[in-house]
Amino acid sequence: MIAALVGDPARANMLMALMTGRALTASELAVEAGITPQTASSHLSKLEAGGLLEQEKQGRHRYYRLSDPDVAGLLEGLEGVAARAGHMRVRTGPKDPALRHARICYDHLAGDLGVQMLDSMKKQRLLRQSKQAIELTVEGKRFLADSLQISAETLTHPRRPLCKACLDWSERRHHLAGTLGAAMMTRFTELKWAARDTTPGSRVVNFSRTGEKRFAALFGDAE
Amino acid sequence: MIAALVGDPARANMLMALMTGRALTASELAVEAGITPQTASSHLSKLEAGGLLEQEKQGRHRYYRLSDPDVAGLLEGLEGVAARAGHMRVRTGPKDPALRHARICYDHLAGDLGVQMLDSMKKQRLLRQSKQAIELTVEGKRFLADSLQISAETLTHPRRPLCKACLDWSERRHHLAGTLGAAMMTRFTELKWAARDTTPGSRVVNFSRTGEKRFAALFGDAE
DNA sequence: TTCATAGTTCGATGATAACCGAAGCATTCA
DNA sequence: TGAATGCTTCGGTTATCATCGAACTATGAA
Repeated sequence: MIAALVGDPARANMLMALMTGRALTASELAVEAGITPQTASSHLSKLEAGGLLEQEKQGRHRYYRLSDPDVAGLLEGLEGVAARAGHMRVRTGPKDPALRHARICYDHLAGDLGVQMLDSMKKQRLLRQSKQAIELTVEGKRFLADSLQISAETLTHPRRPLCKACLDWSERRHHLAGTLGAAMMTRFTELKWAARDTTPGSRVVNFSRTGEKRFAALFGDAE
Repeated sequence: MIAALVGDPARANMLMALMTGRALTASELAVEAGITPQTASSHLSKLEAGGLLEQEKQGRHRYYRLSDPDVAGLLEGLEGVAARAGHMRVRTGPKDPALRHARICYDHLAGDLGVQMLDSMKKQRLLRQSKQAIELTVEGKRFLADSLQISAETLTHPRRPLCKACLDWSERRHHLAGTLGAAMMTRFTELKWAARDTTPGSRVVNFSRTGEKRFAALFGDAE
């Protein structure tokens, strides 16, 4: 059973350490999980047999990575439900500072900057949040058109909402999802403000010097 | 830890029984899981404490249901990964015939009819599938415009693919997801061919008499 | 070769938790 | 009332499995 594999705390810690998308060696993972190499070895072979991990031998090292983006999605979903139920994990979120700062969550911006963006947009009255639902204000529409050349009208989708609050893995607060969240992220990359990290499987988003400046001008906390 | 809750076989069986969206009593769930009522009671309180289930008292019965559509989504995702890794579950898919026949998977059609539709569309060369990816052919575009008044051009989305193969929970074969899958499902409801079941939380899709006939005319296996 | 490092396998131990029988509440019906 | 049903709580038993020490294999370096 897959869920049972993820259920063990030691294994869960290993999987979380791999959520960065990077591959880690068996001993690194043992340290992450706080267990001896023997125990780690046993866990890793189980996870591999379960299809959650794949292995790459290199010299005397064995690198493990999540076998599939779907697995990462599953883990993030699991975290989401856990957080909502008040079951905060002991180790909350990624340690990699780059990943905490800005990363992709499905197709929109997450991490420190993602949370900051939603906060700022609410403060500027571009968005209005009531409980779960978020709606775009008239000022918000104008802002998007003027500052980012995004026309809100083109973002309607039969099922997917325009705006949605998505619980941030590292920050434990909401960031902006929905078609608008996705559209803004694509705009940032088009404008060359930001780019997804090139290492395959990585979810890190790197902002350029000027990109971060422009972003801060729009969504900086000193508003 | 949430995953550990789902990891236990007895609890997993209960959760799967609740995937229909209907609420079941504690003793019904005990039978589903093949355990005594005492044990079931213990499991159920754990699941409730974990936020996966919610309870409704009614007379001397206690009805349990999945607390959230997200939970159902999580379970379906878990099943998907398990199936891909060759870890077929003992109890595969729903027993409810209506649910096997046609249901909602996120926002598109799943179940017997969903699988049948994708098969037929490939047979008619409306879609071409190579491994994971599915693409719409020229004939496919014409077909959608002529028969369902769907313009493929309007369905482009920055991140979400037009067509995507989604592993069917009950059938263990692919059905059509992506923006096209979603658009077709909305069209079916608009045309009053089908409607989601009215009981809250249910994922069953009911086809009308004429709806099923029209559907079969387009995607029937006798082609 | 020899030594060191990375990782695995084996065996024993210990803790967790699933399980059920028995008894106890609570609700409904007669 | 009392009896029946649905469900929970309690206690004790049992099995599973995570854990680690020790010994073993494999790769790389001296």
